Amino acid sequence: MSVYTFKKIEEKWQEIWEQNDTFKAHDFSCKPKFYGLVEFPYPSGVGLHVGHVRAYTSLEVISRKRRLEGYNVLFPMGWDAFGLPTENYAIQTGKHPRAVTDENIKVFTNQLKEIGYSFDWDRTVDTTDPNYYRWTQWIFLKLFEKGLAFKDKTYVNFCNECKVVLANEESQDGICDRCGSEVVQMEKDVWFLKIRNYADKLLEGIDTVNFLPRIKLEQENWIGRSYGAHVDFTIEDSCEKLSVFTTRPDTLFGVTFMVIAPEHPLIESMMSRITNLEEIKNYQEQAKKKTEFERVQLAKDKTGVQIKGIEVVNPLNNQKVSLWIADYVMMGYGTGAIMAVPGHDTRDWEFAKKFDLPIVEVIQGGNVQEEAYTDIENGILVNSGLLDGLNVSDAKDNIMNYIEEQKIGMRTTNYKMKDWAFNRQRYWGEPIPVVHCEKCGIVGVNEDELPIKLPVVENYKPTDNGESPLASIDEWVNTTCPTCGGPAKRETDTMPQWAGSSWYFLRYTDPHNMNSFASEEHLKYWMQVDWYNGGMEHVTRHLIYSRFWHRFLYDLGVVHVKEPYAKRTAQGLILGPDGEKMSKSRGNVINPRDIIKEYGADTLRTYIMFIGDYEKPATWSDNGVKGCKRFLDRVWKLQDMVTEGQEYSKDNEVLIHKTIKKVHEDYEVLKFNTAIAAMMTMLNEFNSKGNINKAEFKTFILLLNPIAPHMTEELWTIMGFEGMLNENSWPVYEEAKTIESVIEMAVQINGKVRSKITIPIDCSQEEANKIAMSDPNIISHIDGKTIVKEIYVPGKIYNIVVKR
RNA sequence: GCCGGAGUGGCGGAACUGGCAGACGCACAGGACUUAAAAUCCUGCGAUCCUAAUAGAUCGUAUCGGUUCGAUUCCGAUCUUCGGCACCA
Repeated sequence: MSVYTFKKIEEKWQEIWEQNDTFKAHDFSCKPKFYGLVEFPYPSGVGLHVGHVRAYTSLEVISRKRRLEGYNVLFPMGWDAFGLPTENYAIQTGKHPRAVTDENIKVFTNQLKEIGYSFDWDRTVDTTDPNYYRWTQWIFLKLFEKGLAFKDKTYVNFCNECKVVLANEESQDGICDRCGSEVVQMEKDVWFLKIRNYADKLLEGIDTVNFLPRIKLEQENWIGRSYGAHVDFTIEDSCEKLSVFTTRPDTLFGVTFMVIAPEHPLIESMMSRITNLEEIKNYQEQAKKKTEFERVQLAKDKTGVQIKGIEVVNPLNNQKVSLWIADYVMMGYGTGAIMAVPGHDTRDWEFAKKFDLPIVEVIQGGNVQEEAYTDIENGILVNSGLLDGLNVSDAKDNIMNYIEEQKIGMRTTNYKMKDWAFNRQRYWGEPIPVVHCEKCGIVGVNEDELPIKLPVVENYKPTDNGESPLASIDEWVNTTCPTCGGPAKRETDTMPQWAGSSWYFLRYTDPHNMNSFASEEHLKYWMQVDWYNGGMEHVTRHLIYSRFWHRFLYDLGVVHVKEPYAKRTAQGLILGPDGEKMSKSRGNVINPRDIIKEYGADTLRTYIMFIGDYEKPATWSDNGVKGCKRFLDRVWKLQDMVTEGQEYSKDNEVLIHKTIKKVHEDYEVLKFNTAIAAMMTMLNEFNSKGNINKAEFKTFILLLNPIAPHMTEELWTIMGFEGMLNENSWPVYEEAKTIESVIEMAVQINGKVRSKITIPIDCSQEEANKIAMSDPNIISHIDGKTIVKEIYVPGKIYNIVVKR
């Protein structure tokens, strides 16, 4: 009896696979292609964690299965290596970020290889490689040429700790996503990408692909499209207009005041007419000082100030209403101004109550003095002139036609999603490839100048004023304008971390191309990504950003499909043994290396796939790992029981076909836990029957191979099966042979199981009845009662309904 | 507040399309092997009642109610919990 020496076996097969190029993807092979993609990691100093293993093993299993099924598989890996942690670490230790990155990549590579992943290592990409970021910059230039990249002065979220401007989605709750410190508002000239221009395309695209429903939903909510109207209110004694966005134009007759955001330009332009300017300025100051967190989270209590000296006219009924400034209206959404309908909007209602403003009912159904009546289904319009008597949806339609006829407004679509703040004021990122010329303004560099390389410098510490450290490197900054040849300065902002990851999946198709980001032939052969797996946390950022870039490239005509990913799934988090999120400070981090050392990579892989529902969070259990090791030990021992046999034995036939079916189907829907359970059941059956032949064992190890590849390859060799396991094909089942010919059926009396009978699968009701009626327990339950009804579902249940 | 998901043994979790709830694993208990322990193997393992034991009975999938011959599964209400969004006009 041989011993399962996992370490030796794993090293042996990893070497064989590498030497044989076993997992190389073949461009233009005539086999059907499968492109499986997992999110490339940020190679941090702490190395791989078990979360990575869960994220990668799913498509690893699918990829290995696909190869056995005869596919030409592209399953690549790479490094999303620009970013702050590396840079911060470099600053701390005095090492160059390049050196730190290279070291980390080495560590990650070794760790991933130790697990035995079947990546094609010849296609690795590194976002910090100039040959890679050259094309990141190229795509940026295209965006810039098409007017989709622009620089604008706005208030931005600035993190004092990281010294960077944060995108909206990186500073939720007013807290820096990266370091957890508070975010302050700073006025800065920053780069934006007009992702809003793609909002509709991103929404439409999502219906053409197979994303998990919750992923789809989150993206839809994030984009937040809403249909409504712009309505122009006039300002009394002025030719200026105050434009508002509303989704409820049907309530126009209920407007009793107007509110603008503290930053609204109207204050500036109407300054001379405002009689309480000082009060307004004070309020603006206060609003500015508030962090986003205070403004949104704490101050649910409405504040505001009336702008005296200005009145606004409702274009529908010519009524004059007061104008207010309040921070519950955001400059960043719609027009930064609203028409307040306190009768039918909760926020406006609260504001009206607080400042004692009139509340008018225009939709019947509630009591607007008590609370805002926001129902849009049953209400009937009142006090609304031409709309009286209509229901809400008819009223909406009517009034929108009316305001468009009268040219006082128009139908409009609005989005919650903001343009993408696309910049970092740090060293370790892709330089934005434009120059600032006094004569020509902002000019993109010539394509043949790419890549604009990061200068090799000693000092790349961030500055406090939000300027990039690149700004102080004169010899790098000073250049000439590509248009006029005059003196110009380079842009010193770098790109955010999300840039490189927005197109990496395209580079994998043709990673060494020096003439384009990937050749047309390669793209046509490999794209779309057939299956993309990654974390839920990337749904509203990476996933949206990369879809945006890809769609842009499609519009440019350089990629041929609209959507990059045909299918997207997501794994659940792995929690520490204490049920809490793993973190250094909690000391509950499980290092995959330790598991590999003690139990082997195959056990690690098996356990992580067995731990629970793939899409839900799972708590780590050391005992669970041991259980999986035991399972593999028992599989290993099975070899001693194997007898000759070219075909499945009659005894095991149904079991095998049933298990093939179960495993085959469960792998495809990421139900690895039940697939493994089915294999455990099969193993238990073999053991209790005490017999398994070669044909059966062959099938068994083929099924297990995607999960535990090293051990199964070794067993294949030991058994003397032909060639190597990876050169063989996936087992098939026959549907007819997955069904037992004799089954045990429950017999119920009034829906309660009273007995079980053993009958042939195609047993008729009469025969079943005969057998059931000879059962003493059934007889005793029927005794003295009349049978009212009998339900017989062949193969499932036999229920007898009785009455006294 | 809004939008989604989830509540099943001591634990992780299974259960087709409404058809035997608890597969599989862990933990635990008993036994075998051992000088002993570990490892391994075998047996048991939702609760309560009844029985010498077998057999059997009642309850049981967050709570309450409904539909049905039959409900973890469908419907209504409630509670808890996790995730996302959040003064989005």
